[in-house]
Amino acid sequence: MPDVSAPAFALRETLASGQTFRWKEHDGWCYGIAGAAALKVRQEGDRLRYETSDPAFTEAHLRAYFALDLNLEEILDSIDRDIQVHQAIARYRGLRVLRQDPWETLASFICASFNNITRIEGMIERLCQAFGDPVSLHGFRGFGFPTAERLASVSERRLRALGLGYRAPYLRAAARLVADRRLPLTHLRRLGYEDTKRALLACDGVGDKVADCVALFGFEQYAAFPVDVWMERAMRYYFRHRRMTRGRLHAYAQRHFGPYCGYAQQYLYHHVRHLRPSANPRGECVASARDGV
DNA sequence: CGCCAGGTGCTGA
DNA sequence: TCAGCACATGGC
Repeated sequence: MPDVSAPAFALRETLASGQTFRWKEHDGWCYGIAGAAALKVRQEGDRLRYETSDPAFTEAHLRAYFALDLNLEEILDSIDRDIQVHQAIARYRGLRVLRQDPWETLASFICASFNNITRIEGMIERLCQAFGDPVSLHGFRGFGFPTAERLASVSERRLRALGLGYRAPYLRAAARLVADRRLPLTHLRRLGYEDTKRALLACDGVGDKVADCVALFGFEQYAAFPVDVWMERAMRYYFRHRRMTRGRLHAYAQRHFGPYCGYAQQYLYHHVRHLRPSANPRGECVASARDGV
């Protein structure tokens, strides 16, 4: 079974940090699908052991998907600007921002708006079962993510039947934009953050937050800083008595954390979602002094 | 049951 | 520019 070097990587935190919705854990292994390749991955110390159903999926692809080529220590040093993010880094060091397929990321985060993660996972799973190509690896059976061309040909009614609700027409319209190249995702790879985001905003149902998620998780745009309700809670730490709008939080974060603020966002998001739920139903008590560092 | 969820688009000041 | 509102659905 092949393995790759992955020093100080946090596989399970990475896959459970809300940036990807299709990985499952079973018997100590993580099962997922990247492109047409079913993957079975597990971390053993500083190595990542894996198997794949697709011979064309190489070690280089695995390293790219998990962004193992990026110098994480340098990135974390650059965003380690205050006690709150310092604590998040201390707890979840090794969490990385994945490099996911742009179309899958766009479609997934259109589904993610005003929604909860459990239901997002269900919606995407049903989409893949209905319109994706089957893949299997040993006992694991799954489906590739449906292409834009395939989803462009599906009726809104069918998407609603999968539980997508009012997002159904948004997804269908985005699939059409991508399928007939009015939104050329391949071309966007060569653009910077602002241009990438502007292009994504052309999709109905894609606003600032979703565009930032797609730029960050699908286009390696680490200057993106998605602000959802959880990030509003985390950002209260910096805006104690100031009026907050998502636009202000976004601008502040870019100044405060710099060009890798997207990484800061991912650590803070994961962190605030794991604060003591009983004592802290809305995750409001962030970085209190006695939490230690 | 009510509240909430990785928000967005539209409307009216 | 910004607040207020509707929007589908299901987990908890």
